[in-house]
Amino acid sequence: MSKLIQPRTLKGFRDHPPASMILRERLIDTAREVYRSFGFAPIDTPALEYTEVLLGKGGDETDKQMYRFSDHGGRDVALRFDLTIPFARFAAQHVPALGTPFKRYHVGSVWRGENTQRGRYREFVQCDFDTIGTESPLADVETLLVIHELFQRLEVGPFTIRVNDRKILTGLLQRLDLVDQSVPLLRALDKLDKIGPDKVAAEMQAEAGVSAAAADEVLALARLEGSNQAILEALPALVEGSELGAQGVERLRAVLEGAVAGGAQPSRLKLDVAIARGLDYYTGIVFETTLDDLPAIGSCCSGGRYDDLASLYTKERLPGVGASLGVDRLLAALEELGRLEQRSTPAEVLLVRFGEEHDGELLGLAARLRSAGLAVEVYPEARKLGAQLKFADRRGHRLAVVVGDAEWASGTAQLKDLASKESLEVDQAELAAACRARLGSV
RNA sequence: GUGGGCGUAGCUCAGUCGGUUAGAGCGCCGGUUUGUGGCACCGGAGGUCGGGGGUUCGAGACCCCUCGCCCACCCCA
Repeated sequence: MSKLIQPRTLKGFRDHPPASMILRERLIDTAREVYRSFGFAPIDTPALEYTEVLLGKGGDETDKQMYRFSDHGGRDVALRFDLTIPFARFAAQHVPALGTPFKRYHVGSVWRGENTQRGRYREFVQCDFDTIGTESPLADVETLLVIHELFQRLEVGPFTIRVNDRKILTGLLQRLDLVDQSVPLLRALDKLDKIGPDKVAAEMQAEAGVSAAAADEVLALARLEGSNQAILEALPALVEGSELGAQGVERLRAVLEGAVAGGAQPSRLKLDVAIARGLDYYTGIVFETTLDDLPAIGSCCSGGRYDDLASLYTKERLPGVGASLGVDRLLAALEELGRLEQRSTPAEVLLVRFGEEHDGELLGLAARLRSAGLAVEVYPEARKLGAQLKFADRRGHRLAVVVGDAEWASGTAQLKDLASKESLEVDQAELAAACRARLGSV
């Protein structure tokens, strides 16, 4: 006898049983509905790309984290580590035919060879949406509205979209003549509410080589407090003399006001000047969305504006703005918060089976329920009724339909509500409507 | 990639200074109840103690390596 292969999965790669997958699909379905309702159109791209297409735009870190290898033809290839870079390539190839502005959404797995942690995996699903070919603030506003609507619809509890504009940071650095050190400075600033201002200042001096006084000036941002409005009023002084900085402040003001006018709850939008974001391609507005009850797990939906994303692939300028929903991280957060109702079957209704005599009629009944829009499973064996009801309950079916000799004779069915234990006798002709009423009332 | 913590039944975990056939609760299967589930009672299945090597008369326990999970750094969804 040959030795068994140990069933196992790679670190950071996970299986998804039904109870998990049903939730994932529901979340993704909601994202699709919201994106589509704003006019974003679906696209897909290959998981595998030429390495040269993926390299270079995200910075050294992402390059290191890429799954990269030679294919059978000796080509240097890699698995995508996000959906934005492949979209830039896609846009360079197809936008001439598609026209701009172009709005797309894209649901797919991405891969990063980094260490795993709670809410961090090596394979995870993102739901991206982006608008390219326009610099209109309306596109920025819409991006915020989509996130707002999405998190509202997902019923994740209280959340906060933290918003900033990179131009403000750049403007400040211009005024202080520190533009050359912007990458390490912003990286340090981004850690503000994690490690505190003292450590940020220390890191700025160590990593960016700036003076204590300069670090303190950058941290003047962090001392801004109060309402979005109050911060907006204080910002111009900090970026004085920088055209870019002034633009950033005005843009941010317009976008925040626009989002509120567009229906976003003001309390959900928080101007946070410490948000910088690591991916080097952001040039304008940036944002991160966290759950108020579990901010530590990190951002579940982030993005921003980039004004030259496709420049590696085309001479045509393609500015854009978009964001990415991290499905796996959001689910990890919701699970930890115990906010998920798990169910292991998509079928609301289970039809009990007593024996083979009435199989034809039983299947016919199931077919009628399905054509009425219900998801129906027929139990395949003739086990004891109690066992079948127990099965239905454990599996998560909400209704059981019991039809035995007596019911077949009278053309009726017994409809059981598994949760309330109530049971009622209905005409088979009325069964679908009765199921609907029952399910709708829950 | 760096540093720390942890891996015992499907799940949550006991397991004393190293000592004989490795335990509990929950879950699962069966029965009490061959057309009425969640409760109760009775019974049952299920463990290479993550894996490999070493120390020892003897290892779940001690040492080394390895794999995995968790936490921090880094970075990010």
